[in-house]
Amino acid sequence: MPELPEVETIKRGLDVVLSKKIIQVKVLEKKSFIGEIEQVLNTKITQVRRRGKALLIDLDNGWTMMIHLRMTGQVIFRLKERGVEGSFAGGHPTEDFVSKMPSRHTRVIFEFSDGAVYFNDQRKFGFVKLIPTEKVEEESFIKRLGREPWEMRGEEFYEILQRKKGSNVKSLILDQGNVAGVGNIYADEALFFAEIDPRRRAGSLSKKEAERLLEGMGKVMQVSIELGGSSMANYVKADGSRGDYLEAFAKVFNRQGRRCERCGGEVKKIKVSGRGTHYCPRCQK
DNA sequence: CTAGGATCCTGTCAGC
DNA sequence: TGCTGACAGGATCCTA
Repeated sequence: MPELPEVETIKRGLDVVLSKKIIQVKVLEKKSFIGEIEQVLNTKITQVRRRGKALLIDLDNGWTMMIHLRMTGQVIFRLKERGVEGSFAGGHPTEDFVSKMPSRHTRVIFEFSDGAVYFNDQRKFGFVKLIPTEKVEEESFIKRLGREPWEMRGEEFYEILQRKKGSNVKSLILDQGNVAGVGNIYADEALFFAEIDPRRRAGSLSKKEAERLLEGMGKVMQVSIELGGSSMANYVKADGSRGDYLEAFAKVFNRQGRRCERCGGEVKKIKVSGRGTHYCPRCQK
């Protein structure tokens, strides 16, 4: 369920592994690791990048590890001897953020002399995939990625809406080939920001509405990045309780039955193209 | 080409 | 207490 802000938060958190040498790789679930262990073993991490929801970890031997978290992926870094202290975790928010590693959801482990990175994934939809660094742009998912909202002009987004005028606007912004990084939460939040009904045909949006929606996608994800996405940093609250990051962040997502902060109407939950969709029928037209 | 639905997998929760 | 079905912050493949 991690979206762009979660992946960006992981990217930033992984600064701690730059120039560390991977001295051991353990693949606990075969389908979670596409490549050969030898392509990673005894290499140093030179750079961590992000493209949409894909994390790219460059190694000093010409290979790049692409990590896609899909629905339930997590990246957890632990320093040896220090346990949860001095650690870092991002992705799908669960108790694994703070529990003993490896857990039953751990699929791949990368060990350093002083710690380890755990790739966890409850549902096994995510993966770690090895790609030659110079061929990253040719990888199928990366290749078809659209621009991130803040890299796109309003006119360009409006053209996409016109080109795919038959689809509903929510599915359109969820398609990574149109806009990179938006997932189910930020789609609902951006549509709320722009006061647009998620079921609207893409072709029915005015230029003004297109611009507002583009602005909304950028804003909600930017704010989330500033808050650290859903990561360990905001998972455990000061009093030890488990905080739901969405409680503080979301205006509509998971708020069905509650009052709309903008107009006082009731937030509803419906299905749009098979995805749970939250919106305020009173102010999203 | 588009749009919509099924599918991969595990876990949790509501309802009976 | 089971059991069952629905659903889950994603993307791809298949069908019409």
